[in-house]
Order: sequence, then C-alpha cells, then structure tokens
Amino acid sequence: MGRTPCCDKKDLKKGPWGPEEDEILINYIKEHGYGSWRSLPKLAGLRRCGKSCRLRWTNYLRPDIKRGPFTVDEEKLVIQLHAILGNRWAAIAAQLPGRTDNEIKNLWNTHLKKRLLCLGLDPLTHEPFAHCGSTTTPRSSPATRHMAQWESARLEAEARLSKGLLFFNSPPPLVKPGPDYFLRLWNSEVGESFRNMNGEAKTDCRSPISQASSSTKCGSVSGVTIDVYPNMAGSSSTSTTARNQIEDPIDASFSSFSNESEDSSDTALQLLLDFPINNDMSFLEDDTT
DNA sequence: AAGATGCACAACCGCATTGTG
DNA sequence: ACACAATGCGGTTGTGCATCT
Repeated sequence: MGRTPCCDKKDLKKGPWGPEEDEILINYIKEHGYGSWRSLPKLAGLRRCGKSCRLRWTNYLRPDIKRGPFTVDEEKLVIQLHAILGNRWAAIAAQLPGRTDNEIKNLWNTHLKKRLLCLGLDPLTHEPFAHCGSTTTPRSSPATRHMAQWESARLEAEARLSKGLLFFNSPPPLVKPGPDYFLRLWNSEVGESFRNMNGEAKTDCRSPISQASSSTKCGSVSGVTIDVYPNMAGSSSTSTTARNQIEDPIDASFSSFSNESEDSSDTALQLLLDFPINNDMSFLEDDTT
C-alpha cells in the first residue's frame, strides 16, 4: 500500500519556530479556527507542514496552556496516573488542565522516572526492583487490568469532550455528539453507586482513581489522596460547575442509556472498590528540585 | 576562559487509529 | 468492505542553556 507522506517536504522549514511564524499561526487560527491542519500552512502562508503546525499549536501556542514548573500535586498526580495508565501521556494530560502530553512526557522522562529509579522503584511497574519471591508475578491482577482499561477509556472520553469545550472562536466541531460507552457507564448507576458510597468524599463525582485510593483493601496506601482535578480543588463550586458543564450535556444526550450495564454493575463496582493503589509517595516530600 | 558534559524542552518521525468516499 | 486521507499519539532526537572541570 505504502504510506503517503504527511506533506511535501520540499521547501518546508523544519526546526524551532520563530516569533513571526508563531504570530502568523496564532492570527490565522484566531481568525479561521483550525479546520484542516494539512491545508492550514498553505492558507496561512507558513512554510511548515500541517503536522508541525498542529504540534506547535497544541504544545505551545494554545491559549489555555499553563506555563511554569509542575507543582508537587501535579507531580503526584502524574505518578499516580502513570501507575494506572502507563505511558498514555494524552490520557494523563487530560487530567491536568493546561498541561500537554508532551510536557508530561518530558517531566516523566527527565524527573519522575529518575526519582523512582533512585528509590529503587521500577518506573514501568512502580514496584520495588527487588521483589522477593514474586519476581515473575505480573503486577496487575485481571481485575486491576480491567479497572485500568475502564478508567483509561473514561479518561479518553472526557478528554475528547474537554477539547470540544475549551476553545475560543468556535473552531470546527471536534466532538461529534454521540454515545461513548465508557463515559455513559461512568455516568450510569455504576459510577453513581461508586460516587455515592463514600460519605466523606469531597465531591460527588470524583474519579475512581482517588476513591479507590482511599478504599483499598490492602491498606497500604501511604496517605496520599489525589484529587483528579487539582486545579479545581481551590473552590469546590468551581469544580462542580466545571464538571457539570461536561457531564450535563452527556446526561441529556444519553438519557436513553439505561440497562446496558445492568448485568455487570455489581462486578464493575466491586472492581472499582478493589482497585489497589499502593504506591508509596512519601518520597515526593523530600523533593529537591 | 574554554571545552566537555548534562539537562530540559521543543520538535520531528513514524505507527496507530479514525474518518470518509 | 475497502482504500486512502487526516489526525492523534508516543518514542526519539536535536538544540540551547547551565554547570562542571
């Protein structure tokens, strides 16, 4: 079959972007949105391939990008999410508003991975390297893997929705309304049961990651409670509002969803409750960076 | 002061996935 | 159902700056 190149490489500039190029790209997107990345450079008068423009925009020029160093909370969250999702940087980034997958990937590769290594933890599994007696035992049980799949799919669904809601200038529709099984499941009785079960929970719609952290059976959680929406933690009303903005339209459009998950509700809920997050995060406290 | 080395981050490459005719 | 185009994503590389020797 062969693969067509993403662009004609002749006469295309590569390497670092200059301020003029940034300005052209920003102005073009402000004015026209970003319908087709492939045709954008030509229309905007840039000698770059569309892929390069997309990357520059999503990783650097986007107005909602948060600059500056990661906070301790953000680092904790990245580690915790990485333990569940692995190198799925986009899914992790979806839980850190204003942070890009590239940024998180760099953070991991330059800081967090080394920090885990220094502490004798395998950055891949988040387990100690010397694991007497069970070196060949897979880290995750089937239930854990199921949970991780479930959660990552939900994160992706939320990420897609968030992208569609965040941008100014009403760009072309990024999110086509339609059923997303996992998000619907999260908003269904399974998720609801889960959200309601902890009376002391800070909000009523937190991720199963954090909830599972506080309800794990193995009891080895080292006191780290992760709020999956750390930037909203400052004001709970903001948090609720922001989340509702995402969830309300979904609830509305998913009103027909009722019994699809019924038969597996108990199992799924149990999996949520059983999901262990037992990484010791105490090392973050002596962060020297 | 100058070269070597390490680090952080932006950008690129290529495969995977999704959309469309 | 298929082929192809478009886009997303993760791994890797390149570059500039800071620190060390």
